Amino acid sequence: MRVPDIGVLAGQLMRALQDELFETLAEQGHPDVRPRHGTVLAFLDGKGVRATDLAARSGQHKQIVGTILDELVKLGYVTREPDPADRRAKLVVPTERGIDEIAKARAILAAIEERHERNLGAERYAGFKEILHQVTRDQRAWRQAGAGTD
Amino acid sequence: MRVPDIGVLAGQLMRALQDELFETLAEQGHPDVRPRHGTVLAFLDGKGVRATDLAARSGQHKQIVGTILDELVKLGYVTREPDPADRRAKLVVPTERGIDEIAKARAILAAIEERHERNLGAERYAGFKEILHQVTRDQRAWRQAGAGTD
DNA sequence: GTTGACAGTCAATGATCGTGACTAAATTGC
DNA sequence: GCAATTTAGTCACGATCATTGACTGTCAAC
Repeated sequence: MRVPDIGVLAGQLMRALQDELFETLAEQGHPDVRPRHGTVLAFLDGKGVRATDLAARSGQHKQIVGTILDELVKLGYVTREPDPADRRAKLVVPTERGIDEIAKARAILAAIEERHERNLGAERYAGFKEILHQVTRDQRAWRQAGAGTD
Repeated sequence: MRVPDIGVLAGQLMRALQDELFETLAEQGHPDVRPRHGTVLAFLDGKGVRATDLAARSGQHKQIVGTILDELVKLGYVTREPDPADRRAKLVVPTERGIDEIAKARAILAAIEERHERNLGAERYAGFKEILHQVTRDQRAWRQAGAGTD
């Protein structure tokens, strides 16, 4: 078969990573988190983050983040605390369970990356990840760069 | 912000590539093809391919491929011809319009990759893509490799 | 205190994916 | 030939995910 293009590769890779992450997470006591939850949980910290920040960081619409947070609250992963600095806003704070999930998810991802490091050599993998980061940044900049030409 | 993990990067990259590809495609006369159509169109050839083959190659379930083909037929991108070798099967053959779409999509992707080549240097980009291919293959092999450990 | 901007929510729709059951044709074995 | 099994494709259903527009309450600037 012809070598797949970068888009197909990125899609297949993401899908395969998701499969391993959420299946392993389920085995480790978090069977009810789904991929979309991860896009929000990944950006939490102990101090609390505003929902709008989460939307901006994850690149999702704030409506989606809202429903994701509803589910996470229901599942006991986060709570919504009032923001003392702004009565409109609410701070999203992870619970014990949420903190556990975040830690486990990071550990699983780290283990996956370690596996690829072993397969490729630490140096090659580090170089790969750096370029992946850069290509992603460049590609995401496309819209700002040349999209006005419509 | 912390360096994103490989999963977040893969997802962001895929999404950004998709945005550019389908927006450009829309400008070039194909406003009604959506990402899921691409996963099937990418695997067509002039001689005709059976739907089951498309499902296997694209990694999608045959039911999904079926509905995608329904849409593509309706949009005038492919036709279903009877397979002379097997009366159960139907060969999916691209129309003129389908061939045009495939060519344009490949050209757009090639242009994107060329842009990244220019940014990174041809050699680094080639190395990157090769490793991306390998990592994707390894990651997709995870299920077969160690999934029985449940 | 009125105006405009922002945080978050409600509501509705469309797009996408996954599973099980089904029909028809090919293949195998007798 | 003819029954049993496999394979190609479809039908039907439900779950998940993303996009859009409108709305309430609060902040900030004047």
